[in-house]
Amino acid sequence: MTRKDRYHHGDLRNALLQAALAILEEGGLDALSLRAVAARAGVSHAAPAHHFPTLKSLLTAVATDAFERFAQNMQTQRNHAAKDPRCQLAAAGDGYVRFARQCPQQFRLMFSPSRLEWQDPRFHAAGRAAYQQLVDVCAPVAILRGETSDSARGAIERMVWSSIHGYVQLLLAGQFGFPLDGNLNLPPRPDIETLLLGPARFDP
Amino acid sequence: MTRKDRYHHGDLRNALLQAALAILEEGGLDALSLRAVAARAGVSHAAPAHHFPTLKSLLTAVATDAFERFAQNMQTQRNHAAKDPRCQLAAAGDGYVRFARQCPQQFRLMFSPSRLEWQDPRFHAAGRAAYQQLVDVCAPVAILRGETSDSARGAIERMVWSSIHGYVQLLLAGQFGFPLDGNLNLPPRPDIETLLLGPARFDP
DNA sequence: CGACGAATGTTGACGCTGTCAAGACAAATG
DNA sequence: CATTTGTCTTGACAGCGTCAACATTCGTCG
Repeated sequence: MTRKDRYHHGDLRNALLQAALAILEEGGLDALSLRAVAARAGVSHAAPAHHFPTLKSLLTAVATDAFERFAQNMQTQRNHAAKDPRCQLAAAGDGYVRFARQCPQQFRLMFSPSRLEWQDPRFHAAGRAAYQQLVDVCAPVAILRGETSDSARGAIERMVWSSIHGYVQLLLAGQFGFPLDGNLNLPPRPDIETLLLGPARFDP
Repeated sequence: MTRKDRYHHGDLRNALLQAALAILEEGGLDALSLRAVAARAGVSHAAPAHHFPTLKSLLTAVATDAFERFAQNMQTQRNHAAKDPRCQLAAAGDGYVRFARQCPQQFRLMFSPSRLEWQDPRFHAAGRAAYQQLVDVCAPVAILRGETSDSARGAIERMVWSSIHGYVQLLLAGQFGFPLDGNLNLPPRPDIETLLLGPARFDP
């Protein structure tokens, strides 16, 4: 951006991540190649090697960023919701689905283990942070259900995460019928909060 | 296999599918290239073109076969289970998870829309047939729950499919912690049957 | 039976990819 | 100012999917 006429870019690493994000949203995962990213950033095809030794490492960095915005999305959604366990659970689920629908390509990348270095500590940490969102909203639910053991809490977390994540995966895979773009006629996400906590009460 | 010294292979199409399956199980999705499949089948790199115009079409054929065995797996599991709605639902879920754990690479391929021609009619039909397994086991569940409307049935189907599919996806993505190979310490699948039908009764 | 068209397999080429090695240039350090 | 270090470029390599041209075999029909 600034100082673009210089031999040294100055902030190539960020420029590459930004270019990768743009290509990802425009052309999907398959269009995301090292050379394409380098070209978009205005550098030669081997320039990224100094910042990302391999394509996987670049994609992992993109996915890490995405995971952080993903968790932030759920947190924001929860902040705007009522504080009772049911609404918090619903808000986290809505945030989950919201991000996946707004940034489907990023979401796909985040859960494409074959393209990522899933052992990367920063990626792992970002994923754990997102998972923590689900842990946080599940804990009060477990208490409401009177299930206080660790295994019972884990079972609830897996149920919530699996149902929401599975819904999104099937949605993005086109299993509920396309179109992905238009919002028309897509089935709602599983109502896991009602299944776990019963029908909503209007007068608590 | 037979008549291997002939210029014409005789059954190259099946040989290619078989080779692709072997490579898939050995080296994963990334190792699955047209040239590798051709080499494994003992033909030149361009020979597959006459049977599969593109790599995607070959992968789609592999995925179609896998979907058929997948549905068959669920059906077999159901046949060996009691006929009541609860056991049938559990059996279908177990078959779903079983196949994914026995053939994780095939399962991954089956739900990798970017690598498949998801519009292929035979692939689409195989997917629908597998989905039909879930529809079949969900219908009695909906009746037991007293939810007879189409939308309520659809919601139950989505809940069941999403929770099981999400669990498997997270499992294969390593989100529950590796190892994938060993059976050790992997959390059980979501107990969707208890959530939908309540605790199992030992004396019905 | 023989010939010919269609099906099937081979060879070679093209542009694309990720990755490595060697060199050019700029910036920081002494 | 000289040197070292980091950054970027250029060039090369093998592997990939795909296409075109050619070779061989099969099936069928005259």
